[in-house]
Amino acid sequence: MTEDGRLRRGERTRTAVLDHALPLATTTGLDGLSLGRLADTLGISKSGLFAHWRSKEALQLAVIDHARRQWTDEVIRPAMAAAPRGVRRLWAVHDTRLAFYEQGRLPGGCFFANAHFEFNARPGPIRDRLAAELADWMTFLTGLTADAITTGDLPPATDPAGLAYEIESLGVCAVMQAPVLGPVTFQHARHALHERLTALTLTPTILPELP
Amino acid sequence: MTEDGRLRRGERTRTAVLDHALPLATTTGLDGLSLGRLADTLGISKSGLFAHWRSKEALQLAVIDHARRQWTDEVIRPAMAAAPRGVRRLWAVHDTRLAFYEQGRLPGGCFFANAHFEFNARPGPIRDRLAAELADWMTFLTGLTADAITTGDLPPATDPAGLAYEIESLGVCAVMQAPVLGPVTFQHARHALHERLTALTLTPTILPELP
DNA sequence: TTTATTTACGAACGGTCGGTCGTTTTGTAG
DNA sequence: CTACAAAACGACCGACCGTTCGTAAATAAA
Repeated sequence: MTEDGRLRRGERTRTAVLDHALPLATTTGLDGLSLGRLADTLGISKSGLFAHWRSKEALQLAVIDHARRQWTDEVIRPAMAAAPRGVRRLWAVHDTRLAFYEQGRLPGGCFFANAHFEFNARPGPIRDRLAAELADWMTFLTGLTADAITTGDLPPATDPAGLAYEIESLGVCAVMQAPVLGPVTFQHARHALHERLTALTLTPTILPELP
Repeated sequence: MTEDGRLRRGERTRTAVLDHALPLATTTGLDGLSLGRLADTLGISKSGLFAHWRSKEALQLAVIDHARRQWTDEVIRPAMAAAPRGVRRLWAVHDTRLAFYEQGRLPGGCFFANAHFEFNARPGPIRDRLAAELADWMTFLTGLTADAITTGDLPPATDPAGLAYEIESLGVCAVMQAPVLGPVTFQHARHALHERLTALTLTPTILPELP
């Protein structure tokens, strides 16, 4: 019996399954994810997956949680560590996010963006979960912006939710266009926010130079 | 024999088929489009579709062309008619685009955005066609921005491709978030570009007041 | 009216999908 | 070694997919 109760052979713990499922779901779509192919990739039988997740939908929800965890570990945490507060922290989040996709950390682009567009017109538990994730993310960005106002980096008249929307839109568009138009989209996304923040900033905040 | 060669019964011309296929493809995904369901919607048999399009892929490509035509008629042309040149034309394109989705002209959001995210990781003819459409669209937006520099509305130092990217990103993010976060996303998208353009504009260009 | 041709249809094909079940294998305890 | 329970598997199910084909109906030509 392994520490998580069921899976025994080799390295096939629950998290190992999700580690293999996430890139698959990112490339083929969260709904296009085939349990047969996933089982083949893991070298186990398809019915084994049903022993641990009762249905495909339950596994899909678990994949969402897994993606959220990876996003927290590889993007949010490093960005928060890069800058303590204010506008520089806003920039760090934007830049770390772009770097995550620029270096092709996940094949197929952004898991959350893909899943959002896939389920935007399909009500159900998955859509609800994705909606909650998006709301959380926008609240997080808005909070960062509000903090940059508190520190005096941004003018008090700044609309936190509005600026958060701008940051999000630049990032989303970059991961959408990059596979088609190439790395120049990342340059656009970086340059646009850099220009916007330096124009807004009240204090002489030093943002890193852009190449 | 009807004017377009094959389909005869009722209103089932080629364009009628595509008229029904476009909203279906927008909600279920361009690849998730089921020829069986489409045939049922039209009241014809599934095999009839294969008499006019040799394969599903050919029909999908036709749907892309149809969406492009509708986009041209319902967004680009009205926007171009609303303002002759310069920054006001830029604003007209952005605003007309948002209005198109705000009033739910197509269920399921933006056909092109959905299809892009769906095929970003799937090389093939459909991906190539979508890529060409996106490149055309960005070239179009860049041209509008360059014209606004020519008219003297924008400073000569403005990067046309960069500003085009900003406009596009605001629009894409709006159609992505609207089904989840509601109409407030359209307000954000409008307010952000309004603020950006008025800040950039050299001439006293009168953009419409925002509510 | 008879003939020839086009057009739509129903049935069926092979394939993949999510999901279920009985059996065999594996690990552990006595 | 034996006995027992957990766990992994192969086979199978019904549904849906895109696609093909033989045939019947509708049209046009004679």
